This record gives sequence, C-alpha cells and structure tokens, in this order.
Amino acid sequence: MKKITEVISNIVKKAFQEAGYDESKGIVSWSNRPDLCEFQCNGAMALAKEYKMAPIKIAETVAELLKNEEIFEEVTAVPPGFLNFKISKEFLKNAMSDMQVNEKFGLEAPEKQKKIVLDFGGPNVAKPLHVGHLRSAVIGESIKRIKRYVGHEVIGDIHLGDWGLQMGLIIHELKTRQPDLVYFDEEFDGDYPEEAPFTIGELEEIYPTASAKSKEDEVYKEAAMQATFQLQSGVRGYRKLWQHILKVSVADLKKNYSNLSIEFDLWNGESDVQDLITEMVEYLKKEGHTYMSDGALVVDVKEEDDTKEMPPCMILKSDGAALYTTTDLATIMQRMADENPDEIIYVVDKRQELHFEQVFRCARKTKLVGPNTELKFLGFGTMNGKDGKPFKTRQGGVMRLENLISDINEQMTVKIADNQELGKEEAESTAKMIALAALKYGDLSNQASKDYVFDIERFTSFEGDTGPYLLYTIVRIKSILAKYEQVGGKIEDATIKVPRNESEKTLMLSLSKFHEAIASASDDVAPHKICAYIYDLADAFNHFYHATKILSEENAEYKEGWISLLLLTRDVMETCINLLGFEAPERM
RNA sequence: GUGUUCGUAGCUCAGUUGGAUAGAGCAACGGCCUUCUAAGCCGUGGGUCGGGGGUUCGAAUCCCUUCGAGCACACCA
Repeated sequence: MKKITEVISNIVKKAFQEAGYDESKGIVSWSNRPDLCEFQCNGAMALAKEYKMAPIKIAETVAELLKNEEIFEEVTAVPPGFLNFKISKEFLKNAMSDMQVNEKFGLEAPEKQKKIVLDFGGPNVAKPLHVGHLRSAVIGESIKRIKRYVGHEVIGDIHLGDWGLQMGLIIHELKTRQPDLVYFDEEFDGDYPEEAPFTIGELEEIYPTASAKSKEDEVYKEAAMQATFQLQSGVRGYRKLWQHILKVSVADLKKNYSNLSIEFDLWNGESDVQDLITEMVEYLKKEGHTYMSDGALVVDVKEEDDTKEMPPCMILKSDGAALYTTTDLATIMQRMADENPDEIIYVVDKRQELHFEQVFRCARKTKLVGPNTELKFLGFGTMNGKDGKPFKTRQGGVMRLENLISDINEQMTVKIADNQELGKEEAESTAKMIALAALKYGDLSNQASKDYVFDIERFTSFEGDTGPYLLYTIVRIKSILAKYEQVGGKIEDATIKVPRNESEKTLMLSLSKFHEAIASASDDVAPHKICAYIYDLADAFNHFYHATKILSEENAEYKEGWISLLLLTRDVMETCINLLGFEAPERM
C-alpha cells in the first residue's frame, strides 16, 4: 500500500495535467489546518507566476475537475489559492481494511534493500556502563529495528573498546596485587586455568584504581604501558589474562544491555582489527597516500571547498604506534571485506564528528571504501541534567547506568503499588516495562543530534507526552478487547466499518499516517518521528475513546466495527513502540 | 582565533518541498467519573520564533549581518 498522501497526490496531479498545468505541482500534504480540511495542495500558488494567472483561478479549475472523484468527500478552492480536501469515509474504511489484512499494514518494501552495518554501543571493556553509553545504545537499537522493519538487512556491531592502555593498566595492577599468579610466570608453559582470577565487581574496582595511580605515579604508568606493549606483542600469559578480562566483562555487558532490550549481532572490538593494521598501513603507503608530518604518518584529507581547517588524518604516531583513527580505518576495511555493506552508520557522540569526517574522507580517498558504500555519521547530543550541564550523580560523579536503571525501576514500583489488582510478581515486571518505556521514550522523543535534558521526574510521569502515557493508552485498548472477549465477542471476526463520527474518522486518518511516519523515520534516521506519530495516534484514540461508548453500544454492527478499529490501533501502536525498543504490559 | 551546531510560551520540546490563525506536554486556572482504566478528556490564559536587514505574492523555515550559548580543532579515545 502506498502512502495515503501519495495516492491522493497522484489523483490531483492528473487533474493538474488535465487542466494544462505542470503536474509536478499537484503534491498533496497533510493539512496544517485540520479545522478546514484533511489534506491540502499548495501547487496553484506556485504556478501563478509561470502561467500568469490568479492562483485562485488555477485552484478553481483543478477543483472542478476533482469534484467527481470518489475518493473525495469535499474539494474546495480557497483564496489565495489553496486546494482543500476531505476524503470519503468509504475510501478511508477501505484503507483501514487494507492495513488490517496486509503484512506490516501494507508498508511498501524499499526500492532497494540495503545491507547496513550499524555501529553503536561502543562500551569499554572492564569499565562499568555509565549514562554516556545510554544514548548510543537506545538510539542505535531503535534505528536497527526501524531499518529492519522497513526491509533492510542490518548488522548491529557493538564495537568494543578492548585494546590499548586500559588493558595494560588492569594487567599491571593485577600483577602488583597478585605477583604470584601463573600468568606472570614467564617460565610457565602449561595450560592456564579456565576460571578468571577476578570477578566483574573486582574488575570494576581495579580499573579506576589503576587509572588513578597512573596519573600520579610516572613509574607505574610506564609499567602499565609496558604491559600494554607486551599484551599487544603477544606475551602468552598477558593474552590469556586479557581473554579473561574480556570474557568476564562481556558477560556483564550482555546482562546490562539485555535489561535494556538491546542486542548486538556482532561483538567485535578494536582488538579484532589489530592484525589488519600493518597490512593497511602498507597499502596506504604503497598507493602513495601518506607522507610524514612532524614525525607522524598522515594522509591529507583537505578538500577544495572546505571553509574550515581540515587537519590531516593521522595514521601512525611519531613513535610508530597506531591510534584510534588507525583502528577505525582498519575496522572499515574489515567491514568491507566481511560484509561489503551499502551503508555503515555510526551512532556516536556528536563531539566526534570531526574525527569521523577525517576518517570518512580518508577511507574514500584511499579507496578503502568504494563509491557504492555510504558512510553516515549520526552524532547524538549530550545528556544533561536539569541545570543544563552534563548529567551527574548528586555527588557530582559519573552515574552508573545500572544504578540509574534500578532507581527508575524502584520509583516506578512505588508508583504502581496502589494498584492492588497486580500481584507482587506482575507488579515488578510491569514496573520494569514502564520504567524502560519512560527511559527510552524520554530519550528518543528528542532529536538525536541535540543535547537534551534528562529529567527522571518528567519521563516517569504518567501524564503528558511520556512513555507511560503511551503504555496506558495501549493497556486501555487491551482492556476493552479483553472484556469484549469475556462476554463471548469474537475479535477476529470483527471487520472495520465506515466511520460514524468525527473522532472515529480522525483516528482512522491518524492510522493511515503510519506508512509515511515509518518511511520518514527510516529515511531521516530519526526515531523521534515515530515518537511524534505515536503520540498523535494515542491522542486521536483517547479522543475517540471519550466520544464513544463501545462495550455498551447496542447496535452490534457499530460495536463490531469499533472493536476492529481498536484492534488495528493496538497493533499499530505496539508495532511502533517495538520500533522504539520497548513493549506494553497487559494491564497496569 | 578558525570551524560547527543551536537560539521558538515561565520550563521541556515539535514544527513537512517556504504557505492559511506558529503547535504539543509540563506548570497555572476552570470544568467532566452510578457507565469500557480520571495514568484520561474538555476549556482558559500565556509568543516582537534572540536582534536587524534581504529574497518572495508569502519566511520560524532560504541568504547576509549582529548578539548569545554549546561543542570541536593531529601524536587520548
């Protein structure tokens, strides 16, 4: 099924052509004056100059031609030259029926099914997740779901920070604490134990301790760098320790992400491309892209129309070591080799924009990526506290994600506690569902690229434009459907009927907007558009709900039509929140 | 300094290829529960869209300028 505005546009375009005007101006959009009409076309005004005619004359001519179209209930030409439309109830009813019987509500498959690598998450091994990791995960997960739903193939890669100095720090601190561990015995040539010599809790304490020490103690730092070097050059015991760190840490990360309903297809990290770096650097040198600058190996990425200074892209530091640019380029190389995607999307803090601009330019210039692969940087803004400054705990420290989530869960459990109908277990799982909806909707309803104010009070409120409000609306629908079934009604037998009142028609119109809401959210990589849509839909439903007594309706046909409409509304809403990354309980 | 993003109601945010009277939510005030979940609905008040100029029949939207804020500017990631 096409977008409804497309269907109408095609008819209006034909009329423009018939009347002798440029048909491309016959584009119809949703009305911005719902009090006057449902759809509008502004083309006549744009054409006035070209045809040297009063726009209202053009509009009138076209309106006349459209008067008999069955799809319209009303066509009017309004000064200075608007064309206003109301569509027929019959047409709308058929559109609803089509949505009901077709998979994905009749959403058209994309012209080209793309293969997309989505780089999001980006946590560091052995460091606890903190609020800074939340946005990448939440936004990335939603984009993954949206792109998949639309029909693309998406490979989500967490891109772990699992290499470099942080690992050396941990290893060195371990050595300081437990020098007798077999991993530090250079003579040892047997099998290392399978059990890690630490728990995740210890690991999370070791890293900050080591990091603090290295900042004060030069000798300590030197040793940590030495440990890093030994790890990277393949010292057996160090490699084994590193594997332990990775394993323990990844298990914990999986648990945490799973609590947020976030999944990755690939758990690759920086370490996976280390072996590729030499090969890549050789390639870049051989092709003549590189030169030495201040002792470092760089690639120029300036372009003629640059308005700003574009520093060269650094490949190797003056001491010959690789850096994050190198790793990112090698990762691109690896992804091209493994997946050859049409698109690589990075969901990363927007402060890294310049870095990625350099990496992208370098990758293109050096042909690490071909012209058929699009590289997209999706930068997100900072999560701020109510004071407008980056979010901190009350003590001023970095808030651990785990704590943040359990805080919200707790608050939500208290909030729903006065609902005696729910048993303890159900109350707990329901509270978690609502909390997740609050958290994710609070984030996703803002444009990703902007900074936003993280206000737990507001997000967890059950009133207004919040996740909990959406869930409440869905639960309301489910409740009615359940009661209908209880008295012997058969939901699956119900069919949509022609709308009987304004609020019902408005609800149907809102439902018919589904296809373009999804399409634009996908095209623009903008989950907030789905938020806006679903809020609008919930609003339309609640109006309808208040205007219409459904279960007490005596006319069986009316009632059946409404039940069917409720079913469709529920399905569309649940599909949408699923694309945002959360779900609704049966009751709350 | 250079570049970049942004500035919309008291607060938090939307705002379609430039279109009609700039929209929501929160907060404030006034209504609506013997009837499907009042976590809802209806209504009222609240705006020189940072300022100034320009393009256009028409600008929150495009261009210029100015003020203000955030962020980034090669050997950390």
